[in-house]
Amino acid sequence: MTTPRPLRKDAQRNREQLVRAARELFAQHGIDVALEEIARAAGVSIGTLYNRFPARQDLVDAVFEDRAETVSRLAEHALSLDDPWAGLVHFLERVCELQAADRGYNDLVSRRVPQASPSEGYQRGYELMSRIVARARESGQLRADFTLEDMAFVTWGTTRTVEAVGAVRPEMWRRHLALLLDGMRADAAHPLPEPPLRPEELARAMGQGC
Amino acid sequence: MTTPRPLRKDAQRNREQLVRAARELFAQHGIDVALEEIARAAGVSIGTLYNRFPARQDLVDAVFEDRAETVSRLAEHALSLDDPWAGLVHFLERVCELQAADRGYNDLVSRRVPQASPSEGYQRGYELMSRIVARARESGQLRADFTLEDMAFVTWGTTRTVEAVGAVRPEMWRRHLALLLDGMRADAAHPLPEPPLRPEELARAMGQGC
DNA sequence: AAATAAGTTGAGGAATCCCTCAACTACGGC
DNA sequence: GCCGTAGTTGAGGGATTCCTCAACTTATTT
Repeated sequence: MTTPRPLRKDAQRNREQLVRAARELFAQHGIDVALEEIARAAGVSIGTLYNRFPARQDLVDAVFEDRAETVSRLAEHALSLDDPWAGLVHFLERVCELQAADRGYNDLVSRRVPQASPSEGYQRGYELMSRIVARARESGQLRADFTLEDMAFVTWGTTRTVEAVGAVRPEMWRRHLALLLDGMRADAAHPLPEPPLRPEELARAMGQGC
Repeated sequence: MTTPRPLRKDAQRNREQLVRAARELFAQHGIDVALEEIARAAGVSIGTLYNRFPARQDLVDAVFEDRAETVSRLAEHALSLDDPWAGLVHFLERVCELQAADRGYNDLVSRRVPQASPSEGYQRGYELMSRIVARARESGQLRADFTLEDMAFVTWGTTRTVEAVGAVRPEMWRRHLALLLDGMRADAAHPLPEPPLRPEELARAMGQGC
């Protein structure tokens, strides 16, 4: 473990400005904004940005640092609900709301996993999601052949819907989600044609990027 | 109507080579391949490409010229099946197969409508799709609140799944589609939270691109 | 086979974006 | 207040892609 010496006061402030600017521009224009634009919006030179965040991913990580925890909190709340199905639905709606409100987060989720190395935060999030799914399945409300990895379908689908018609109908993803949810109910289940994604396959696919 | 003078023989051959090369590169690397790369693959200079296809969209149109007709044929076949639900399912599976097999087509469908002006081919395709949906709805198999515009959810969803895990599990979209189909069945229907997209909204959203 | 029009070529200008680095500035310990 | 060092700056080199155009080549017509 190396000691992370504290930043100088001005450097600290610049860092905060950069993250703030990046958060706003990511949310507005997606995760591929030009870095120079972010530096400009932060009132700082491009050199400073590179000084603080050597790779683009470092900046992305900083901007979405708290998201893993947010998702974990949502998951915990979902688990606190009495009805397992209601918990699952509630969780998915909340996560999709996050994506719909932030184009950058939308890009992030649909393209690659934030940290390639399974950070604690995400580890924990996955564990909680796993419980949400298992609980809904065991209650007999979620179809028996639905796995944690199938949750990605929800994310991928609504994500694209937000991209496509978010400008004209920001809430349209709710309709898409509702259709999917109806297909996830146990009493709607017809045999699925393809085995579920194995965890390592999902990780590989997301690690590779789109 | 202006008379479209025929191309010189060599120009005609070059044009064909360009379309051939573009088709292959689009399918392999998506619709954003560098034009110079296409010219190189066609054994032709970049100037010739621009001579023949002044805008990128012109080349895209040429490559996917026949797709509208292909889709119409699929739709007709679907309508020729006795069971309306089977027709709908068969149609969606076939269209998704096209998308899964061709990254360029995938991009095209998920990003914008090929010709902004409603060409005859697409007009016809939409009309047939409309019949497929109506027929399945009236037979009582497709849920009553499902509209033609909702078909876009299928396309958007499976499209993203192909992008995300196509490399590692090329057929995974079938699972995604099957889940959606289970949600589209009349007996799975729970009230949907958002009114369907109006035709003009869909057109606007797709015309604008992503 | 000459003339003419049609078509081709590819270097290069313009626009972006990425990233570096040598010179400069200012914070903070003394 | 001085000074060492952490931090900042922004011009500029490198890539990539788009697109143009004046010089050149080739098909076609007569």
